[in-house]
Amino acid sequence: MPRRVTLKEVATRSGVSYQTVSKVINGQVRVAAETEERIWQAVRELNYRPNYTARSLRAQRSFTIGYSWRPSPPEQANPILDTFLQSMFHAAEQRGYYLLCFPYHSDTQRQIESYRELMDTRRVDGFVLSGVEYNDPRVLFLLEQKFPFVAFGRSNPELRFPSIDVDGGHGLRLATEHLLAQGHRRIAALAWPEDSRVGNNRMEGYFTALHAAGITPPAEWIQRGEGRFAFGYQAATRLLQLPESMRPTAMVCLNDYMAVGAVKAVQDAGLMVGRQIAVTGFDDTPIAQYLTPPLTSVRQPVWEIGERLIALLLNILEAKNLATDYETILVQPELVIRASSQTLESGVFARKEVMSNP
Amino acid sequence: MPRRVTLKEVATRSGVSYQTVSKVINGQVRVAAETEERIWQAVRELNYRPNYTARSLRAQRSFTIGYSWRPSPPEQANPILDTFLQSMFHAAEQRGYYLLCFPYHSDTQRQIESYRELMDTRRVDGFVLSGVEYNDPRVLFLLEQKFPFVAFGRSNPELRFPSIDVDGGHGLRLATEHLLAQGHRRIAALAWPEDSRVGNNRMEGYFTALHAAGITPPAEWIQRGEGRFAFGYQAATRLLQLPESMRPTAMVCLNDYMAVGAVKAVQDAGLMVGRQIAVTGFDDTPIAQYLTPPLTSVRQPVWEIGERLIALLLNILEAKNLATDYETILVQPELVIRASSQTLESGVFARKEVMSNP
DNA sequence: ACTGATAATGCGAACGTTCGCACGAACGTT
DNA sequence: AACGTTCGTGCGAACGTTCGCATTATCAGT
Repeated sequence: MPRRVTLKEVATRSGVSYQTVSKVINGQVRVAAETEERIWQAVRELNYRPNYTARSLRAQRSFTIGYSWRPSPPEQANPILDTFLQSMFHAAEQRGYYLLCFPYHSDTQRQIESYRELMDTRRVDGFVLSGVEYNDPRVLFLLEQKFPFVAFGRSNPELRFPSIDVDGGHGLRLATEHLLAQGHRRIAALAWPEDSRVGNNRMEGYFTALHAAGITPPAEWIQRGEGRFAFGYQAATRLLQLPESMRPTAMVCLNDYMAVGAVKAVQDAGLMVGRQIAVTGFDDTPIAQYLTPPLTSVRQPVWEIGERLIALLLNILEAKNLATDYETILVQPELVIRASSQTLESGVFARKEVMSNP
Repeated sequence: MPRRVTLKEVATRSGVSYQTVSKVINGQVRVAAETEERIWQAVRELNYRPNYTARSLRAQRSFTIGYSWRPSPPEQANPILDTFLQSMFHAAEQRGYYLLCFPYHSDTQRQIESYRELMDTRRVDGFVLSGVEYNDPRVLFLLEQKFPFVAFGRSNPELRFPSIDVDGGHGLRLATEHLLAQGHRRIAALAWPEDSRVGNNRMEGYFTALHAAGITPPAEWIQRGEGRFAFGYQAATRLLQLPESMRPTAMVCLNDYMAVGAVKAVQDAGLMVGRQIAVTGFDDTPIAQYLTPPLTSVRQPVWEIGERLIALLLNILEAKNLATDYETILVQPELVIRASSQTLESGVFARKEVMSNP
């Protein structure tokens, strides 16, 4: 363990008081050019860096941001985690901050306790939340405590806090419109339960697009369940058993896992995905492009979201932007079109393109 | 932002000096039962928690561990990241520590600078490294600086430091032996370049297993390249074009992405994976089980590794276990057998099982 | 009744910064 | 020549802990 260098040592070596060294380093005072040079030289020679702990004790700030997230089950990896984290780390580091990551606890009491601990011990200056739901206990707690935070995702409309969210409705609308353009008319949806805020936002785009095309989807087309492979498989199987007249020729799915399950079900039923039945996903899971056929999916601008969340939080912490109205900032996803959503009629099959957001 | 509660306020309220409160809270002194009760009551009423920054300034420790990792490219997610991080967060929190995560910089100078910054400002007490390679600059730097760290992965044999690694050789040996047991004799390998330490460890198992079966693989069977879908596809295509007499009937791959590429190439060549050609992967990427056919793969005990790394580092930091010999701790992976590695001869096709490590 | 141990609590200092104010010297102004 | 200004630097205090030692009160033993 290397020896620690303090202000006092730099001061001794350059022959001034340690307070003067501090001021020179922070550019808070003008001293004789010669003195300044001596100080900087001592700093260089000793390789001095201000002790972060002492600095934050004095400043009453930790220059640290807390972040915790719900882990994905092992058989269903979070496709955006790595990018999201790195984008935040970069944005934070550029402004002298770091992220303190802490474990997720499924028990609500225990979870709030984690946040409280980090707040009360002054270990972090603010939090980033993700996966926000209706009446999210973390949101309610932090609002009540008036502790700074930003969120990836919205909650109840009446809860006002700084947040950024993907316009999931727009994403699903792009997917649905794309299928309509391919000639599909009977388009089903594999969705989450109605208590899912994210799910409801996304479904709006489905309804909007169908409505604009003069189509009213019957209840049977809306399959709701857990967003996993198994549910996708079951739901698609049910859809394929509907009577000919209302059997869908396309399915939009609220995430890629359901889509992969649906693809499998279609194939097991002896049909060809992309020819007889079109399927779209959501998230653009990395491996989705390597499936057979490659999966059409909606991609979120994850890096941008991470960067902007951090910028938003730091602006609040540094009070450059204190009491603005906290509207949710919506960012637009893009549709990545691959073979799973082509049809015989369309002619294109192996073509691959990206339909950008407006 | 809630008001901060300090020792002094607790002291005022319970009528003793603040130093006494500190000692009582830390159990360092015995006081009259009645006084103690008054103090604890004040602590409860004010919801006092010791300021972490002040505590670490005094203790000259940050109770924080630094971790940074090389991000996976967006089209190729890291399958174990989420679990690995959560396992470390949990293990650390239980002992009063947290992880400070910082960005990865591909430029070596810049990267070392990140580590140096966190060390010299005393923001962290130690580091966790992952993805360690031969002559890893981080390892060399931290060893030279004598700064505490533990690593997931080995480096050069002569560099001694506390580390845990998966016995990748054992994993590949399990895969190869499994294929041999299915009746395969011509088994190719999709590997990384020879400067990959992890790759070389894994390949040892391949050679060991083949050698034990009296087989000497010709050079053509060993395909080396980047561990990605595209390379897997190309390499498998080349292998299938070998003359009949030496054309492999099975391929072990050093990761799942290459395996998925190989599967695709085999299918595009009009052959059936699991019937005419067997393929195995490595990492047990979540979506691997949903592929057609589901992929046989080698699974690492990620949670255990994360927990043990943190325990190892904290023991070193708390000097319970200072100067032991730093042997690399090897943990055993397991082979998850699915349909991609069955053959016609074997009869079993849809069976799914886990072959545990010894 | 005096000594010496033990128990209960207080006090000062220190960890390494940053910040506000004070102080002396040099200088120009009246 | 006396007086304000400006410049360059030093000093003391504070952030909230913990730690060692000092101090007082309590009590048993001679």
